This record gives sequence, structure tokens and C-alpha cells, in this order.
Amino acid sequence: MNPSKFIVSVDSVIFGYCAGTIYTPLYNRGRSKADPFPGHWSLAGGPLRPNESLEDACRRKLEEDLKLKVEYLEQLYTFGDPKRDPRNRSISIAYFALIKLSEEKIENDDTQMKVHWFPISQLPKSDWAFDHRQIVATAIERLKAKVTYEPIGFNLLDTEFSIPQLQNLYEAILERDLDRRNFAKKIHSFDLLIPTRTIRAGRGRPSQLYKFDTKQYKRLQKEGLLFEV
Amino acid sequence: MNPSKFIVSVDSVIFGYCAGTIYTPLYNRGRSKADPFPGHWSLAGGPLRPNESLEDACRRKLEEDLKLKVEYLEQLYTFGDPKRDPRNRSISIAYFALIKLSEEKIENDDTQMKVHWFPISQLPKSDWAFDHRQIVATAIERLKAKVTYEPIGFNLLDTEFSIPQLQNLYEAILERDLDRRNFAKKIHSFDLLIPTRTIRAGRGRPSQLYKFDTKQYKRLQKEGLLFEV
DNA sequence: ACAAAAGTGTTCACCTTACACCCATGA
DNA sequence: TCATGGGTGTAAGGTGAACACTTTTGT
Repeated sequence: MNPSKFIVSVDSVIFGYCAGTIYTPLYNRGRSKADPFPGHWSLAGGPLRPNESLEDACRRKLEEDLKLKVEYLEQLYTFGDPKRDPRNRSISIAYFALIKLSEEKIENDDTQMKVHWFPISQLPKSDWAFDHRQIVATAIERLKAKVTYEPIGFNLLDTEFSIPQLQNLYEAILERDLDRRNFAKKIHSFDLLIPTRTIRAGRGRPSQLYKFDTKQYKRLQKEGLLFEV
Repeated sequence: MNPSKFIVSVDSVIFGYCAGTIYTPLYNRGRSKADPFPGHWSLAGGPLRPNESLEDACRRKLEEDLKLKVEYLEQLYTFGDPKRDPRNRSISIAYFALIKLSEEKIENDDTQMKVHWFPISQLPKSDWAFDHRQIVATAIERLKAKVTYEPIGFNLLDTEFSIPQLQNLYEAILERDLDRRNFAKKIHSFDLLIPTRTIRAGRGRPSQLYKFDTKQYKRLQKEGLLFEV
């Protein structure tokens, strides 16, 4: 008795940060009759190829469809409910991606590719394809949880960033205000930021820029550092 | 262009607790020539059926092969490396299961079914089938991490248990000693144990037995309880 | 009465939290 | 010189770690 075979896809939930808001892109599906969810919102993703790894498939799709360079990619969860695709049984391995996002990206995608970048607090209330709403919800949960105990937030910011910028990012993700002084103290206590000596002018006092010390982090991680915001 | 189809399996890493030790069962594969890993150790698992959910497939396999009633089941990770099965491309969705284990189980399985229950600190050093060693390693990591922030340990104990028994379980999982007084204080602070009035005699003073208050936990969970050992 | 195991209480150090002040720039 | 935003310090409260004593049983 040979085992059954299944359609296997990868789908990615992508998060980008811009001007105080976390965005995620969704495709507006075409209106073709063949589509089980015409005009509905769906994730970036597609069928796995016979000889590529799951992660390679994700990166390929994100590169092909959205011209995105992914900073961080991790497996989220596998969705395999027999009824998730009305046409045929399919398994979707969902991934969770973080990118550095620019304003142009948010706007251009909108017109050219039927892609719309939604603030995660203003996602569509209905018209989701498949179980993609649930996948996005799972990803947002993961983002909120993980950002508090692993330094993944840096992947959403420019290589150089200030402490207040970092704080704004955390506030956007966690959806609550943080105390400036305590936040800075905490971040500095990990000793994972390298001052880049650069100073950038804004309105008030210029802020010190830093870059994240990846090597140092990996070193400390082995010794059991606990990063916790 | 039709999407490719893949063999999809579920594999479960099962944990049971008995007399101060965490055990996990492994199959010793037959010596048939068809087997790519003759005589190697592998997990409980097998191909997914066309119309069953991933979780149902796990429960079915555990019931069929090990006659086990699972107390707790959660998805662990999906392994899909193109080279993980030398015969053909396959995707394995790994699950993580907790059961209530008895001494007879550990011994009987050994003789009858080519199943051997290994203490997780004394797993085979070699002769693992597929990527199952990595899957087990991932599961052990998950167990250690999760037990500290979610009350899953109770699924490994009898319905009625004492605080010292619970502590021994935690010490076995975390592989370090815990202070009796602080542990009891912590556990009681959650207010999730119902004394069953039963008293059990051992050597010294008899200990109070409790059962875990699942309903209360679900209630508190919604209000954002944080269980942390 | 003594050993063994269970149950409870107290102290101290540290970390988190709340909060106030000073500094450097643009307008 | 005033408003705006960035940077640092400090005191109070709560939590976790270390630790000692009492209780109840079997031998």
C-alpha cells in the first residue's frame, strides 16, 4: 500500500515596520472563475518544488513576487486541516518573515501588484482566502511573544538606529507604552549595541545611533544570556 | 502546470515520567532490505491519510502502535529537508505528546513490540533513522522551555499528586535541583491546585494530594495569568 | 527517640517601576 | 529663549534566592 501524496505549499506572513506602524502585505486575488476565493485576501506563498527546502521555497516566493530581501525567517506552524482548501487536500507550512520596509515599498506595491500593505491593527475584517486569517493571527501572536525574549526587532529597523526608534518599534509591536528611561536602561544592560558615533539631527537633541552586535549576541547566547524586554 | 505532490507523515515524540526519570519510546526498525535504516531507532509515526487532520493522524498512530492514550498533544515543527529520506522526498510534521506512564508499560513494550523506552538523558548515541535524532532534540528543548511557562507538567503525573512529586518531575525535566520551600510557595501562589483531602503514607510525614484545576486555569489564562516556574 | 520526609515562615539582595532633572538642538 | 526630543540617575516596592524550624510518620 503506497502512501497518499499531498499538495504542499509554503505561505509567509511578512512583517515590516515604518513610521510607528507594523505592516503586513496581502494579495488581492484575481476574479477568475477558477479561483475558490475570488477577490479575497491571501498570503505570499505557493507550492513547494520537488527539490527545494521549505525555507528556500519561502525565500524564492518572496523574491519572485515581492522583490523582498528577507532579514529574518522562521517556521511558524503547519496548517493541514482537510477542509482548508475547498478544491483539494493541501498542507501549508507557514513561515514568519521580518524585513526592512520603506515608504515607497508600501505605496508602490499597492498600485502595481495587487498587493496591499495593511497595518496589523487594521486588517480586513472579512474576505480572507483559505485559513489565512488564522495564519496571520498566529504570526502576530508569535511576533508579540518572541520580540520580548529574543532580539528579533532589529531586523525591522535600519542597520543604524537610535534607542528611541527602537522603543517606538517595541511600542508598536506590543501595543503599549514603555517608559523611556527604563527601556534605555534595559537595552543598555545587555551590552549588545555598538555606538556608530554618527549623530543624526531631528527636532530636539540629536540621538546616538547604534548597530546591533550580532557576533556578541551569539557569543552571549551560548552562555545563556536572557534577553527580555 | 500542476503542483508537485509529496509524501506527508506525522511523527510523534512522546514523553512519559516514571520514578524520577523522563522517558521517550523509540522503535527499533526491522532488518528488511527495503528499509533505508535497518535496525535504526525511529519515532512513532507514519503517513498521513487523505481525509484525516494532522492531529488525528498522530492520535491514530499512537493508539494503533503503542496503545497509548495521549494527555497532551501539540505540533512541534515540520521537517522537510529534501534529503531527509534517502528514498524519496517526504515532509514530516512532528508532534510533541505527553502521557501518563506506568512501570509495566516501560518493561512490556520492550519485549513485545521492538519498542524501547529511553531515559532522555541516555538516548542512543548513533543509529538514528532519518532526522529523528534532531526531532527528538527539538522536542526536548521544547519540553524544557514550555514546562517553565505553561502548566503542562501535570499531564505527566497521576490525576492526584503531591507537591514533592511535582517538584521531582520538574527537577527531572529541567535537570537541576529546586528549593523545596520556594517551589511550594510558587506553585501555591497560582491557586490552581485543589486538595483532594487524601493522605498517602510513605516513609516520613504523609503528603497532601492535589489535583490540577483545569477550569480555573482556563479562566485565569484569559485574564492573562502568567504561570512561571 | 530518632531518622526521614512534608509543611511553613523570614530575611536579604536584586530587579522592576515610577518618577525628575539636565542636555542639545531648531525655530 | 522656548519648545522639543534625547540622555541619565534615584528612591520605593515587589519578587526570587537562601535559609531554619516544626510536624508527622515508620522503625
